[in-house]
Order: sequence, then C-alpha cells, then structure tokens
Amino acid sequence: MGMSTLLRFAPSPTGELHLGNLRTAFLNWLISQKIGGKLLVRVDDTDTKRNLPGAEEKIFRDLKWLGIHHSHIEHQSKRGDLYTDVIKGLVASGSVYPCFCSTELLEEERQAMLKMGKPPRYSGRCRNLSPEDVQKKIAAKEPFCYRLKIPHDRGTVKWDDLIRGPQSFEADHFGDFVLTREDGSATYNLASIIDDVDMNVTHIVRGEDHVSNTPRQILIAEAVAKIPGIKTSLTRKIAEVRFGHIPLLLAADKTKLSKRNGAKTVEEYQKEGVLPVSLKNALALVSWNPPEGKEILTTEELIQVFEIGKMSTHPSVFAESKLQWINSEHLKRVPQNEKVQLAEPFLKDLAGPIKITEKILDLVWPELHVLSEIPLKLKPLLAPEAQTPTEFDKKVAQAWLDCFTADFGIWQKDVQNSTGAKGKNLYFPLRRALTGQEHGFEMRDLVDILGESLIKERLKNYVAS
RNA sequence: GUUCCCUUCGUCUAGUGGCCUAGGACUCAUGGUUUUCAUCCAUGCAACACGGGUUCGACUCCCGUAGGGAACGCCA
Repeated sequence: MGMSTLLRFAPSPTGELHLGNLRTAFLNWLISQKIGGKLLVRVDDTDTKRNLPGAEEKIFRDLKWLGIHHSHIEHQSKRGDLYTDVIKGLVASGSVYPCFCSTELLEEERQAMLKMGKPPRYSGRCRNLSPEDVQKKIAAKEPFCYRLKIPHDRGTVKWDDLIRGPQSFEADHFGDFVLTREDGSATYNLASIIDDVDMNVTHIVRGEDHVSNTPRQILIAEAVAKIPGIKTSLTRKIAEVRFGHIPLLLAADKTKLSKRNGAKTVEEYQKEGVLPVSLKNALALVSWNPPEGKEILTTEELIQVFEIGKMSTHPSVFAESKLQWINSEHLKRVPQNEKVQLAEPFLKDLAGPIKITEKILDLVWPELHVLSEIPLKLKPLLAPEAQTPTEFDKKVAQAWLDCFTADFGIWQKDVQNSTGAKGKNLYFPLRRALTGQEHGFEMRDLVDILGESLIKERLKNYVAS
C-alpha cells in the first residue's frame, strides 16, 4: 500500500509571514486539500541566533486566521539527535569527509576562481587528505566541517518538477558542499531533506529560490539511504518524492517582495479589513488563472479548480489593486446575517448620536473595497465637520427648518418653492449641513437615519455658522 | 564570472503552427444610470523583448542577442 500524501510548510521563525511565504503555505495547503493529503508545519529553527521571540506564535496566528490548518507541527531544534546519528552514519560509510579549510582560505579561493571566470565552488582540497593527515589534524584540534563526497560518476541529477517540468543538473557542477557546521550541527540542506524523508513528506512545494538546493538534497538523500543499518524511514527512495518550485512573488517595482518595497504583513491586511477568502483568492490568481475566466472563487472552489501544473514559471507582481477588487467582490457576496459581525471590529472608534444598524451598513456595503472604509464612510454621519456656508446655503437650510417635515416629497417641494434651489443647489447645501460633505448618502436615507431632532439641530448649527 | 531558469497590454494572464486584424480580468479614460459620490452597465486605450532561421504559414518550433531572476554560504 502506498504512503499517504503529506505536504509541508517549513517557515523559519525569524520574522513575520509576508505574502511570499504566505503563498507558499497556502499553496501547500491547497494542494493537500485537493489531493486529499495532510499538511505538516515544520518550524526550521536550527539557527538559534536568528530566531525571533514570538515569531512562531505570530506565524501560527496568521495561518489560523487564513484557515490554513495543519495536521501536526515539528521543530527542527528538537531533532538534533537524529541529525547527529545520520552524520555519524555518513562518516562511517565514507560519504563525507572532514574539511579543515579556513574561511579566509575559502574566500581567497572563491575570489581566485571568480577572477579566472570559473564558478566559485569548493576545490575539493581536503577530499584527498590521507587518513594519517586527517588523524594528525584532528589530534591537533584543528576545527573542521564535513562535506559531502559527491560521487564523480554520479552524472545528472534529475527530477520532474510539479511546476517547471523535467529538471536536470550535472552533479559535478556542485562543489562538495558543507553538511555540518564547525560545532557538528547539521546545515539547512542536510536537516531539511532528512526531515522531509523521515517524516514521509511526499510533495515538497517551496519557493523557486530552492531550485538549486534540490539536486543537493537529492544527493544527500542518496548518500543517507546507503548508510548501513540506517533507520528504515530514511531509506525511502528520494525518486518517489515530488518537488515543486513556486515562482517568486514580486512587488510593484518588480523586485522581490520585502518590507522595503512595501510588502504588507498578514496582520496589516487583517486590520485593513481584507477577508481571508479574498487574500487566498488573490494569492491563487498570481501565476495562475482559473478556467473559464471565473476569477472570484471561494476557497472551496479554489480547491476544486486549482491546478499546480498550470502555474506559470516566471516571477509575477502582486497587484494590490486586484486584491482590493477581489475583496470588494467577496464583500458583496457576504451573507446578510454575517455583515454586522464582520463590521464590528471596525466600528470601535465610532462614537456618536446614532447607533450603527444593519440598515446603515447596508447603505455603504456595496461600495466597500475593504472593511476599514466603513468608519471613513460613517464618520460624516456621526460627527460632521464644521462648515462655512454661503448666505444662499443658509437660506436653503433655514427654509427647510421653517417648514420642517421629514416627508421627502413635501419638504423637497417646499424648500424648492421658497428658495428657487433645485438639483445640486438644493441638495449640496443640505447634505453639507447634515454630513459636512457634498457627496455621499442620499437625502432620503439621511432623513431616515438621522431623525427629526438631529436634523433640526444640524440645520440650526449650519445656519448659525 | 559560471550554471540553471524566465520574457504576451501598466499589472495578473489565455494562447501547445493556421480559430490571433492576439482573448479575459484588474487599473485607467469616456458615456449611461443615480438629485451627488459610490455601486451598476456600456464603450474605449493598451502587449507577442529584439534579430535571424525552419515552414505555404510562427506569439507558438530552432539558434543567437538583450533584459530579468535564482544559485554558487559552516543562512534558511
């Protein structure tokens, strides 16, 4: 019986989740849902110096808000023993060798090769050290790391990428790369692939910056699988693992999305009033487009129609304006009975003589792009800005006061008759009197919302100003 | 520098040799609806990076050029 499908998202707790990482997480989740698999979140926290306190909690909070659920969590920091075992095995089976080259020497070598127009890869200097020399250096307590001994006859490393199709790299294009740090701990490539294999991950979907890590990791996995007596989970065939590399997400200036070029955090989107469903929808629409041009999709629909194989392979720009539109469309589809609850967090700072009812929300709802626009649109209703009306404006306001009635058909005609104002000349002064703005709510609705006493009060203030 | 990858309207994309005088969506502009604004509706602007091949025919295949990206870390 085949293994069950497992995808993974492997964030480092070094900062907040940005859109790029988020998309990787979401796509992994989406695919796991689509093919009936599970999603593992593996926290890559081996570099303790770079770990940020609280970052992990924040990541999980963001994932939860978006509805990206995981089946379990692992921490690389708790798996050091396994890595150590594997390293011992690799040493014993002769797949790695100690390298005593200093950072300075390595850097010198790199520069020299660069100057010669060659790729700056490790020369393999320590690969051919005699056992005696190695013993001597170790006895002298010279610091060293372990490098993978890439088989010279390995040839081409290949895999069929979920997104980019067949990929191939010549094994000897890589220098023997480092697997352990001076302190003996595992580097990223080693820890990452050991975990993926050991945890039975079946689909490794990650950013395209990992493309050239993939052949390295395949090489590592092959060496690990050959260790005599290694635990069986690590002998799993790397060829059965599927890799997929997601194209980069760019900011409007076509550079990699980062704080510098205005990348927003998940929390910022939440505060702005972007719905999770919209963010997911927008994220899916980058590098991929839905069949039949139907772009507004619920998460359920996304699961149905999304195909990772149909993603484009070039980096693409994430457009805020499209997200805004997508969100406005999802907002329009929000069921009536959920509106109040959704709006609630955005009504906090809104104090005034009127209670914000569902009916008032309905008035502004169709024109919203994000929920944070609600207070902006409602503010004039609660606390209109002071006005400097012209004499004519005052005359119009006074006319309504004189013959006050809330009946639109009647007052509108009366005011018009006594002042001669109609159209904009009639409505603009009055709307300014009631809301401080020329545009916005229809007078009919305003009268309804504000009520007689508030209208009279504002008209009087207006005339007196 | 080397290796690998990428290149269709401003943006996201459709397009797998004739259906393409290149389609859709967002943005923008104009008009209509609305007492205003917004919504909504309609219309419009706008692209195959460049140069060579191959072919009866190329956005689509091949080669080159240019531009962009990633990798080449005892970071992940």
